[in-house]
Amino acid sequence: MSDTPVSGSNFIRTMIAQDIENGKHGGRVGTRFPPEPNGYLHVGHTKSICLNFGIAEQFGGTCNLRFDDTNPEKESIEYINAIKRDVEWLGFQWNEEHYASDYFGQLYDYALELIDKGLAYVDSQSADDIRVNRGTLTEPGKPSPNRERSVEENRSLFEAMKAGKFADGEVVLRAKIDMGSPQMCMRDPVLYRVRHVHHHRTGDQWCIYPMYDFTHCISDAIEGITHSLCTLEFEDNRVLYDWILANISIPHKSEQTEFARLQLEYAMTSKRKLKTLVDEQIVAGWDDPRMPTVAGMRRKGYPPAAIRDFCERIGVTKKNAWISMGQLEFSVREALNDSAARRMAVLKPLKVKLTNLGKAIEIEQSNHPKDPEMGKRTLQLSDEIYIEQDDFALEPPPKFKRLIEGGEVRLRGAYVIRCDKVVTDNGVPVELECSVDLDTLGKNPEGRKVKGVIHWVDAKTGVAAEIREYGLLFNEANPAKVELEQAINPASLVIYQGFVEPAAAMATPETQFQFERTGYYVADQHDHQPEKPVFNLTVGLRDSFGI
RNA sequence: AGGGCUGUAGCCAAGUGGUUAAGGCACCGGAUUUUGAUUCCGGCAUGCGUAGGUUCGAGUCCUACCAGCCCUGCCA
Repeated sequence: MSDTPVSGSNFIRTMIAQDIENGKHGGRVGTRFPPEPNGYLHVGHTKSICLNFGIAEQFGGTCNLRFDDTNPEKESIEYINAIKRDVEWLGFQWNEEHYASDYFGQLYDYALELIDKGLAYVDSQSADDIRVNRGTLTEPGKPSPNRERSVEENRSLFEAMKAGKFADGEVVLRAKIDMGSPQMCMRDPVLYRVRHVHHHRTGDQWCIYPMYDFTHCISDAIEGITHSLCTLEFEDNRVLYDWILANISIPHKSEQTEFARLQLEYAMTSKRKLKTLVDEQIVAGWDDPRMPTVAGMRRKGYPPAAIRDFCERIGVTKKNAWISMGQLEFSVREALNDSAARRMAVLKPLKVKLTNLGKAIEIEQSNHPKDPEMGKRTLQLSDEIYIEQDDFALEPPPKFKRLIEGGEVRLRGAYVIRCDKVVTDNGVPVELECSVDLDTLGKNPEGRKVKGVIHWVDAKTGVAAEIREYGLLFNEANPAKVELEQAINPASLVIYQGFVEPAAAMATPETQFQFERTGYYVADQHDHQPEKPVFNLTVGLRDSFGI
């Protein structure tokens, strides 16, 4: 693995390459993506998904999908299904599908083993007392009065917990480690709590549920995970992860390595807050195109390849970094520039009469300027068309090279036209009369240069379309810093009633196009129909003029 | 008696004691263009949080300081 591509090099890949070279874990690599099914996947998760699946792929290993479903109060089957759909859509196939809840039996047995070794005890303190006695960051904790219970007593108490003899919160199982540890997670962490709730997979079989710290490391070890990759906030927990695996009789010892989570400007990567946006109907659902969820990005038209490319480009480090939205948009544009067929659409129509065209004509137009394999389609040009309001100006700004009164402009793929007359209503242009230079189809006019090229839609064959322009959902680069209501951009959705050419209208949902000179758009996953087209803005074209 | 981490350009990021500190995004020039897009060419750190030290040689090693993030859920 010495010829690892430089572009994808990061400290984790370097470490794994070394581990393989040293024959660690028998030279095998096993990773896992371990979401909790309590919400939809968001951009932040895509970094972890690409890392875990990418590493397995790169090193000839495997990557499991494992649902960390130890807190039934917040989890549901809806989220499980959504997560699976999103991972597959991103282009990854997991090796094995697991649920932490599948391990509840083994987890219980390992808890018993810790009890038998005198390394765990049942604590009958209240939650408040446990908190107070844990101490603070600068003061050590105080031992629980139940800390020295006998093995036998702990065993029967824990069995009673499992048997439902205790009410929620009445007792917990705690590891017996060190109440004076400077690391808070080592001050006798809770391993099991009592919750008389229905679990989406295990039903009413259990009324005790294991905590993350106890569950995660053991689940990793059971699955033979070699490299357990997680985000920085678990750095402190690593010492506990190692402690648990060292003190139970499990043969495999997984190793945890932490990396910085993705922080994307103008996005929100808190599942709890995203859920609030959905619950309070600030957005139309988890897959609202403004949501930084995988489902939202999909509906907005971001190709999975673009998201993977983005994750590759931003790198993996231990530094808390903020990535600009422009970085993601670059990857989206780059993917779509190659893959999206070109079409024409007018968002803010201005009617233009072509006074000397005569009979409608048909024009062949290639679907992509650089890729002939994408073929051509036929456009009709008749004596009435729509152009973009912004492509005509009564009083043009400097360097304006579109249409002005008495000026000329090229209709994309068609003729050069001259604006002869402007019909205005209260000073705003409502219709143009233009004459066509019939000697300019496929060639430049004689004796003069026409710089501007504008897009158009034929009024006779064009299809009225709803075009949704989704902007930033938040007006704060770090929306988590302020109250949710304050962070919301009230103008995050602008809807245009425009026209698209027939070859755009007839597309199936989720088809991506570049509407020339405007941006990349996608036929809406849910609402698009050929007779009632609905397109969502994916991302605008780079614009160095910026009107 | 606090502990765990992180600082390389506007934003990411490579760099593992040895030419002149990779690359990408953004930005700025210029060429091509029937998309003000794309593409192409060029520019963009005398300096690596700061200050000392070790060394023939330091972004890399040492010391001290500064700044930021995380940890006191029966959440993950």
